[in-house]
Amino acid sequence: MKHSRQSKKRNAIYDVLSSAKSHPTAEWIYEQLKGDMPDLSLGTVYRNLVLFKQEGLAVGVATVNGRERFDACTAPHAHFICRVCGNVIDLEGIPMPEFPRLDMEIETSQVNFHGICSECAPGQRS
Amino acid sequence: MKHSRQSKKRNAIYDVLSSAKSHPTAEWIYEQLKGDMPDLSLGTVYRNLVLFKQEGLAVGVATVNGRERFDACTAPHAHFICRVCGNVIDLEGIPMPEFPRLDMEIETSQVNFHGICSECAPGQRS
DNA sequence: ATGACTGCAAAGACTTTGCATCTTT
DNA sequence: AAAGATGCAAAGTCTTTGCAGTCAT
Repeated sequence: MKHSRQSKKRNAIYDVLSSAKSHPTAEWIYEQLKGDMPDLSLGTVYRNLVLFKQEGLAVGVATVNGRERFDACTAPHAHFICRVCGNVIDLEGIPMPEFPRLDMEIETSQVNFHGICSECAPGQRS
Repeated sequence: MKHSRQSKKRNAIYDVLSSAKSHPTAEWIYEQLKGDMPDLSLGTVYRNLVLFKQEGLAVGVATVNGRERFDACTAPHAHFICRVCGNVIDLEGIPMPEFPRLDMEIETSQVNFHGICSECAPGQRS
């Protein structure tokens, strides 16, 4: 089993992810960093996101319009996903279901509500 | 607004989807029908799945390894998703959370447990 | 030094779409 | 006939990967 190292890029990617409240895509993380690190490549962002998931530093909370959305907050919590703008919003105070006793080995749980956010709701934006 | 018609292919696609217990991918549905309908095209399956979702006849329950998984059972219910084989399994008797009162308009909810199914458990990987 | 990390670009995988033709209404 | 549905293949997106060079330990 290989041991992962520190690197400037890796740390920067994690910092952007963990300080984002947007449950970003790989591309979004890349865009945030590109200014400071012109030689960063999108492939590196993807590779590190895979690594973070393997190491338990991040999770994929949903796939919205074909793009995976990541979260460095791995504590299980519910999300709201707007089907119009695609925003993924943390919901506080929603109790997560207990893990039922099953033949399967449950590792994580996911609770997502889908709908239209207040910005996108009809009649809200004059 | 356009009115959708009946067609042999459309009905067949829906029949396969609604009688499947596997929460199939578009490709899987296509494979099931290809024998009987050699001229069916994968694009048609995709187009109809989009339509079914718009009409509320189907939902996408999850995206597993980059492939969307569909379900004609639109009543909200929980799923278990195996991270090894990718199978999506209906869970009975898991209470779905109530829709919280939010600024957002909630339309549907989704509860997914992730882990390793009993078939894949012996040969775990990390 | 060794093995991990990265940029770059190509390849892969899944899904959507344009256009001509066939079907349904 | 009009409007929708389909086949086919090309195009579009998102993601992964091979390789050679670079960096961390």
